[in-house]
Amino acid sequence: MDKVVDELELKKAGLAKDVIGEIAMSSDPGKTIKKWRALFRVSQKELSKELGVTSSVISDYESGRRRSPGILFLKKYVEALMNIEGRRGGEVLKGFLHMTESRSASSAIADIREFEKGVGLDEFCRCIGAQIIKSAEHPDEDLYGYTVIDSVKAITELSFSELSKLYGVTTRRALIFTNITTGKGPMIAIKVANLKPALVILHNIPLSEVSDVAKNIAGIEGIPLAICENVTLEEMVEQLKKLG
Amino acid sequence: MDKVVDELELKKAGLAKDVIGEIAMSSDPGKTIKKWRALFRVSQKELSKELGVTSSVISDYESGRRRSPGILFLKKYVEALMNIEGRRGGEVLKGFLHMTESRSASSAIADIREFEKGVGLDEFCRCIGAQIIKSAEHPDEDLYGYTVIDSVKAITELSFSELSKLYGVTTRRALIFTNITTGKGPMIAIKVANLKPALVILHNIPLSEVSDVAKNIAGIEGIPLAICENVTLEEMVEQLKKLG
DNA sequence: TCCATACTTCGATAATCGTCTAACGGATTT
DNA sequence: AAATCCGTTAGACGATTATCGAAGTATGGA
Repeated sequence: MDKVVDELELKKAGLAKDVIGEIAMSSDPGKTIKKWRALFRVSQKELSKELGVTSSVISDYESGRRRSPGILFLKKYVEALMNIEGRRGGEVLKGFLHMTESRSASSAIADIREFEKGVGLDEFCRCIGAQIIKSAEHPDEDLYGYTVIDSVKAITELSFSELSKLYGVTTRRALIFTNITTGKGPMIAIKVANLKPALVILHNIPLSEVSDVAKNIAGIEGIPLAICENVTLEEMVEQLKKLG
Repeated sequence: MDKVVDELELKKAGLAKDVIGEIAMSSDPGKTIKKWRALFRVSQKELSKELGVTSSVISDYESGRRRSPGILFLKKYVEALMNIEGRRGGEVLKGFLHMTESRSASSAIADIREFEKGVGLDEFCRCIGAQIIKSAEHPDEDLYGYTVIDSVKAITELSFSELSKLYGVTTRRALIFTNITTGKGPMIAIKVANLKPALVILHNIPLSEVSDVAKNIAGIEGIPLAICENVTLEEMVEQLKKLG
């Protein structure tokens, strides 16, 4: 139950991101603000009541008299639209959220997240108890996200061009491969797809089993490599939530 | 050549949307602003020079002393980051833009766009010379975008769940089907996928050829239906650019 | 015509922004 | 150690902008 609510909230936040981004980059932000209010079929008065401001505030933003609404206002604005419409049955909201279903990652991606602030490479490894076996060229550069990949599913399900989905927003991230035997496959995939992650972690493999080919690729490409033993996938994902 | 530049600018604008949306919805906008500057490896000083403000302005936003940056500032902020880094070779920028390649629509979608403001149903039809053959329940409600679909490719390439990709941001849009014979296929697809577009246009088909099944589905589902004759796909796409 | 609803305009006041100045902490140099 | 540089942060002040509230227009019923 909790999880369903969380997913819904995540989707709503995702929609809000898109809306605010569109407003910000619009050539006429006021018109775009108005557009979204109209799409949710909410009146200025109803909205202003929900926001705790006068309706003239809404009007001023929509007319362009106030040219640069702050992000705190916009956040409240979009959330108020979704809340009002949601209370009335949420038909419009459902229409938007329905689309995001198909956006969900391929099942080969077990987890993917962006950090709000940079996380040090050492801090990242410490968090999940990973041990670095091939160190970085620039150990001081921060990470800004991670992707956990089931390497078997990735091979069977992802097309070559789809490999770039492993990169979320930024390439300065850790790629964590699970369900591996020697780590050779994932490192070859990284090489042929010309990916340059900031860190590669091989999950649940003893040091003695790590393929020499994997180590060599890491060395040549200058990609730091680490292994993470004696931690289940679930535990690791849980730990990673604490970062960033 | 022009087209390449346009596509690049579109991608950059898309990235800017994502960045601004992430900043706006972040629990700590200052940290997120800082994160993006760090990702582009630009100093406060360099950035402030590009923006024509003092570096303390940047500092204030990042520290959170100024809690709600306006969209005009954020737009300039993100564009400045991309410009500075782009001038230095744009390695980071290329990394981000590379990912957006795979986001491009399936080849079944010939064109897709969102309007910045609502467009009346009649205005839309007039723009491309379409003739309404099944009128709307609510003719006064505006459209907020359109999708042009090659119906043959849609059937061969799109999976059932992917049909929702036809809907861009909003469902209050026109779906324009090209490469059709009677319009029966597209309307059945709409019915089984439970889509409710605000308008369906059948491209390049005479009224006498329109299938009765198509008309009936439109009637039962309450979807306005129109046909668009004697206009090439290219001309239509060109005309549609003038809207919204 | 009157009334209700939805939205717009605009002046007075409160809040925020942008600049300048000064200071801080960490590196590097002397 | 002291001096210096660099990127960043904090205080104070005038300039700008946001908010409210009241009065206005526009539209569409009873």
